[in-house]
Amino acid sequence: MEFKEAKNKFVQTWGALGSQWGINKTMAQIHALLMVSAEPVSMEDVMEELQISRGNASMNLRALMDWGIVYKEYKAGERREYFTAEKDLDELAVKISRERSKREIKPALKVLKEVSSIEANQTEEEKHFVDQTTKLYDFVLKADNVLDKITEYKDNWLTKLVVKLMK
Amino acid sequence: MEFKEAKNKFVQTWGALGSQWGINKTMAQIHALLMVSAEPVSMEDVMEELQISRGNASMNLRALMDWGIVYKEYKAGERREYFTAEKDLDELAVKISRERSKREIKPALKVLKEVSSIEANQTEEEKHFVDQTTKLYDFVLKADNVLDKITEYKDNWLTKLVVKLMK
DNA sequence: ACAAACTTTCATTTATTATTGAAAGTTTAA
DNA sequence: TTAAACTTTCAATAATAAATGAAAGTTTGT
Repeated sequence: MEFKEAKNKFVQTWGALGSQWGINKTMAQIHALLMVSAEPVSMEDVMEELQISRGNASMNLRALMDWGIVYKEYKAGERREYFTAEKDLDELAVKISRERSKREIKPALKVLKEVSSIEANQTEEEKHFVDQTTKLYDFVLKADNVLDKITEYKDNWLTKLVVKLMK
Repeated sequence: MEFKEAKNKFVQTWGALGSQWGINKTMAQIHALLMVSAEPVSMEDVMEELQISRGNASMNLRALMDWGIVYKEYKAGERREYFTAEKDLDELAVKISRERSKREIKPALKVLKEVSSIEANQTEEEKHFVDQTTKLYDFVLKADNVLDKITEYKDNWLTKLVVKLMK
């Protein structure tokens, strides 16, 4: 396999993976492209390499910056904006996990707390509902806290976690 | 908030969460419904409660069974099939994580290995590509192994993990 | 203040994904 | 073996999500 082919395969695969994880394909592809680019990349470059429209490139680059995993860069004496991806994988994992927690887990927790707090009356049905949603609340809360804890380490948390787990 | 409202809110929220995680809405809603049902639920019940067609119910119940998080049950003397969800949350987490690893992480690893193995020639560009995809491969492999390790505990892995992390 | 160089927005179009429902398939009991 | 009771399949349709591209917006140099 030669370079161009490998690069393309990587971008495609990363894109497909993204859609399975609730991130749109183009956004994931742009991220993949930036990750493996040694040099900052312009919007024109992105459009060219992925064969997408200007609007699409603009919106998805913006979304990536909102996630905090892509940065703008300016080259001296050039008007045009360039982009680079967060390449440190620990940092990347931390940011993604923080963002998903904020966007998805926290709101879900809020609902779980609400619905598990209804006055359970006599019926078995309602008791079971309250019981199950309460357990779910506790579980998700704990999992979210663990994630937070893990990512607090920031540097090499994965390695450190491996070490802890092996002990 | 009264029971019916709470139940509905829970099912809707769980469904929305599902679609953000690459699981389709109906599948997640059915799972939610079964999770909080004290009694086994028939396909008719599912169709009725979620207002969906027979085909849709059938296909998504099948998918949930393929994931190993919903089971068929037979009531003595009845032709009709009933369904229950895995209600143990540790078990649920283990099954979901195993399935996603198998379906998504393993294939991605295969591609990462492939593309990181190209013959990097002279250019900076190609060196950077190989370097970055190799790091990614190592990272994902390690993360996948940690997940595996964690879920081996099976009983209360989350609690045990919390304990380890606090030490 | 102007205009060139560039980016963003958003109504419309296109592509993707999920749902329906009727026909085909299966199982069980008599 | 037949038919009732139920489930599955899948081509057609509907719903949802993403992409386009032209117009509007912004920034910078002169």
